[in-house]
Amino acid sequence: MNAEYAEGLRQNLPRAADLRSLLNMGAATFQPENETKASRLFKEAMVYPAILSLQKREQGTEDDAPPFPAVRLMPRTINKHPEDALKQIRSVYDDLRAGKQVTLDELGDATLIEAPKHGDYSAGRRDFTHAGWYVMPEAERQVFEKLDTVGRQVDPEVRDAMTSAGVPTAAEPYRRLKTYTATVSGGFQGVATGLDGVLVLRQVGQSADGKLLTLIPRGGGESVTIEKDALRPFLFGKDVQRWHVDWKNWWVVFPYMETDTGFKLMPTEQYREHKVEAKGRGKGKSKEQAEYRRVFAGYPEDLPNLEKLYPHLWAYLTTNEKALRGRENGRYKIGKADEWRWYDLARPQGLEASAGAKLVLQLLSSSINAALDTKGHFFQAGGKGGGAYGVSLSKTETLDSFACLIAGKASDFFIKLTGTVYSGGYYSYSDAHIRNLPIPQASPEQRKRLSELSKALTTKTGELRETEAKVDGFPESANEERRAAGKLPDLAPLSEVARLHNLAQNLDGSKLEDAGEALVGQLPGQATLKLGNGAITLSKEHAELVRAVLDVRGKMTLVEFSELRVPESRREVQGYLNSLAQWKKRIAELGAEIETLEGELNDVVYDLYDLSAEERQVIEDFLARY
DNA sequence: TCCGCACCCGCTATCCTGAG
DNA sequence: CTCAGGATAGCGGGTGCGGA
Repeated sequence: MNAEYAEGLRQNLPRAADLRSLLNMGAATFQPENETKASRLFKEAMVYPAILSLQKREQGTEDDAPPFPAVRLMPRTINKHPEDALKQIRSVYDDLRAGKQVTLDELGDATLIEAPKHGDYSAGRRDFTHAGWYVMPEAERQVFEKLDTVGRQVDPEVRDAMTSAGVPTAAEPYRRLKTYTATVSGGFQGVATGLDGVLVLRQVGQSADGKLLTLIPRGGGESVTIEKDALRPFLFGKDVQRWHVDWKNWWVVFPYMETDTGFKLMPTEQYREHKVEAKGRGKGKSKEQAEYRRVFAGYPEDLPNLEKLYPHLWAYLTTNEKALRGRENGRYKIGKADEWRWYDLARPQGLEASAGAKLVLQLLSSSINAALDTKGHFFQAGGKGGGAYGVSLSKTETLDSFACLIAGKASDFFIKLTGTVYSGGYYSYSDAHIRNLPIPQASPEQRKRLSELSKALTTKTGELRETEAKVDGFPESANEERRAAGKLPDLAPLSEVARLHNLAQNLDGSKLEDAGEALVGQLPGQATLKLGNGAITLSKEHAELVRAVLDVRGKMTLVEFSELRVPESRREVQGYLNSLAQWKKRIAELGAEIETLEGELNDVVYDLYDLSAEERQVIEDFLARY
């Protein structure tokens, strides 16, 4: 139980009732032998399923609540009928109450929790915290405590800085992530447009000078032209990978001007002098007495209007004016208070933080996917499917070392113990779950090493993704490479260099086999490949290429397959196959290098928390299961 | 006013199944 | 082997509301 909104429930339940048992089902699903698909116990409940058994407390009962059994299921598919699993859990409850040793094997972990005494949490303080009720075995508890102890310390450096700057300290600067961020909390949400179909677009081309982009709106329709300066690159959650931002040419409309005090909405001719009723002082007065303020007051007089600076964007916006004014239940319709900002993003949040150097995290993921972003990508967050979150630091020079701290296994352990798991074993890496990450003190040497590691991991992962894309795009990627070098050989569609007999409409590469014996009509130096009931006859070199393509792609349609453009010359084909082999070799090398770097990263971070070899093993074992 | 949380709705790619 | 149609998982879109 760790959702923010359940805090009151957690506070009051132990006062009103004795806790009998707690089953944290997490994201476990059930698939008995005779079922073809896994299902959740509560089909409609995507999140937070837990079964809490309580007994109403008699009036006047003393503080003598007994300890109670708690079970934590792994976020996995359990090969049992839910009833059988529950039966097993009930027997484990009995064993725990009887003080026996228990094991749940593939179901998860079981533990006996000391019950809180009602009125205060003195008896169960370890388990019943402000942030949540945490169910964990003793070994994990000790490691967790060690990490959390760091977060309960105050950072004297930050406190001194705050005092000398005269900042009123509402809260002590504990060594937690939120202390070191430039935003109010730990992570920050990105913008919400209110209408992605219009305000988010995919680039399909650009002008010669690169100042105008050709784009297709996310909602579909004809392509449009918009000034590049009036757009910002846009990410979706799945584009944020570990150490890599895989931006897919998406842009978001950005009608803002940068000023000393941050980004401001650009004015338009129509609303430049527009006035709205001032809130606060004028409230409750009659229409005549009400006070008004100019919405674009304080803007420099020589600041051009939006339509003048970005005529292409303006044309696009006015085409969609009706839809844009209708966003958020007509909040921008003429006559409403917000009518003057109908072309604004519905939630222009965190603009400065998004534009600057930051970390981006995939919001919903089975382990931490964090990447450094210095290119000012904007992103969206929210919804159960994911999105991205940003972390912007007060000291941007520490971004590299924070990236390692956040991406390390120690953080994942902390987040998974205190956070929320969704169906499919996806954990939430939203602000609520990362802002309290303990941030240990690091020496300048350690910080330098972490910084080097994050830079190396970013570079290597970038190269890995690039090389993987080449392999996935073979043979077009090889064509592309040779075209760039000015050495493009003569190409022909595969249907011309090979004879295709009786192939199915959809090809399954995994079913490819050698025909073995030469077929009737086959020439010397040729090979025949069998695929289902069909066959492909071609040169031995081209056969190798076909084998490689089908191996990489797995499944493809007959049309795609026969239209693949490949070199006519056998010697060139051999060159293509050599390129592919080199790329694959490089992928293996990079994978190994990244693994080594990740290992070192974890070691440095474990050192910062002063964890012993056994304690590190506890974390590794936990992460292998959860 | 800005920021953050949580919720509910909906689209679509993919899997699965069974008939033709 | 093909293909239509249903089911499901995956992924967002959009927004009410409350606190700082």
